Amino acid sequence: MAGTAAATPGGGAAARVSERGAATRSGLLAAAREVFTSTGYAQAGVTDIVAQAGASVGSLYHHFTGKADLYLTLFEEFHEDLAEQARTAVRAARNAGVTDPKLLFLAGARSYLDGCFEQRELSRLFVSGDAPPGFDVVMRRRLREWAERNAQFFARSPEPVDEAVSVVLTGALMLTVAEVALCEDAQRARRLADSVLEIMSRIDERASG
Amino acid sequence: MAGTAAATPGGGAAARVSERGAATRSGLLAAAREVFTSTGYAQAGVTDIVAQAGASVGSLYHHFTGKADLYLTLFEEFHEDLAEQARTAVRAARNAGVTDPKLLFLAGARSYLDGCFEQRELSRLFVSGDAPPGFDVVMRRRLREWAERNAQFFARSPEPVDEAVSVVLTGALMLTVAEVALCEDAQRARRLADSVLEIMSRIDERASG
DNA sequence: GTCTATAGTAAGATAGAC
DNA sequence: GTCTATCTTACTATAGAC
Repeated sequence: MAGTAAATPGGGAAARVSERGAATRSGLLAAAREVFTSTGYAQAGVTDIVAQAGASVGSLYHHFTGKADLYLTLFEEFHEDLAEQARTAVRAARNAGVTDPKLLFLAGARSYLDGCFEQRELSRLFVSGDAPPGFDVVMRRRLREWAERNAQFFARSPEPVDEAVSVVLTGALMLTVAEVALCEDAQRARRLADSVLEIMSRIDERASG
Repeated sequence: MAGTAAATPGGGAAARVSERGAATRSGLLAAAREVFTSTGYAQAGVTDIVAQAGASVGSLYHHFTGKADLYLTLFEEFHEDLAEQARTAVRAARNAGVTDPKLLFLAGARSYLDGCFEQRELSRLFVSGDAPPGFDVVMRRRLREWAERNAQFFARSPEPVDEAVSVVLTGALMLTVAEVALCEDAQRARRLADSVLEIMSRIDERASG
């Protein structure tokens, strides 16, 4: 009730977007995460989600456009978290004295894969294939954007990295994310990630003639 | 089931599965291909498909389990065609005197990508993301099986190829298929495919230490 | 902003006659 | 095997009180 009746014009402590609204929104997201990861996307009903959140259908449609929007938002947050984590890892490596662009890229990619393993349940949801139609394209695009931005590290000259290299790196990363997310054995996942990163690190040398 | 009433035990001209049934089935598949590629999967209604096929909803559900089954069957046939084509290409290369396993693998991969470009419309449908839930997992698995079988070429010794190599190759191939299918410019697609194949060809050397 | 309750709608799936 | 007509399900959307 922060905004509707009491206008609080004088710049009081009350935020413009009521914190109650924000709480409802994040509650819905948390509930969606819970329900989606346990029962799957298709199986989950919007009613289940609002029940879990202790909210209502009306609220859900106030904050989101629907079930798919909830799922997409969950993914965007997930991806943004990992990307931020990766950026931090790269910074840390650089501060530690690493200058080889290849190694910096690998630090980021490794951080991303680590994040996927740590948040295995959520990762699994996203690679399970049980998603709103067209989601895999969204994921593909995000990952490709990420890899492309990071692959700039590879290019010594200012010209952008070869597209083929970018495609190979992204494709490999994509499938590795899936494998790591689905992998039960932590050691095996780590080993796979390491091997893939090692292979990736040898890819730039001499592109197509 | 022509067999239900008339058992035709003597091996008469009548096929076991009535050719009328087979015709209906393939007509349905052709119609589905038509409708899916033009209006997309989600948008397409089963009624549109049966209309296009000059058949009925009941018939559709007699031959398939539903709309998704139609889509999946279309993909399985598509993939099997390309795989067969690839096998032929490998055989041809071998008969032409090629013995380097790396080159044989590349011949197959190239043939697969060529097929995707030739059947661009269908390929696009499969990489568009407009598919029944879970389809991307099916595609991932098929492609991975294919690449794994073919990556055996890489291994000189009888032991199977490193999993990481397989993941990298498959992932790269997957995304390349998507890029090639979506590419309007034939030359550009060909160039991309070539570059990727070239990169792939240099991947086996010295796996993880 | 949030809630309950209800209606709309679309499309996939099924039943049962022919 | 094929057909028509019907059913069901679940997401989507809205109305109106608090």
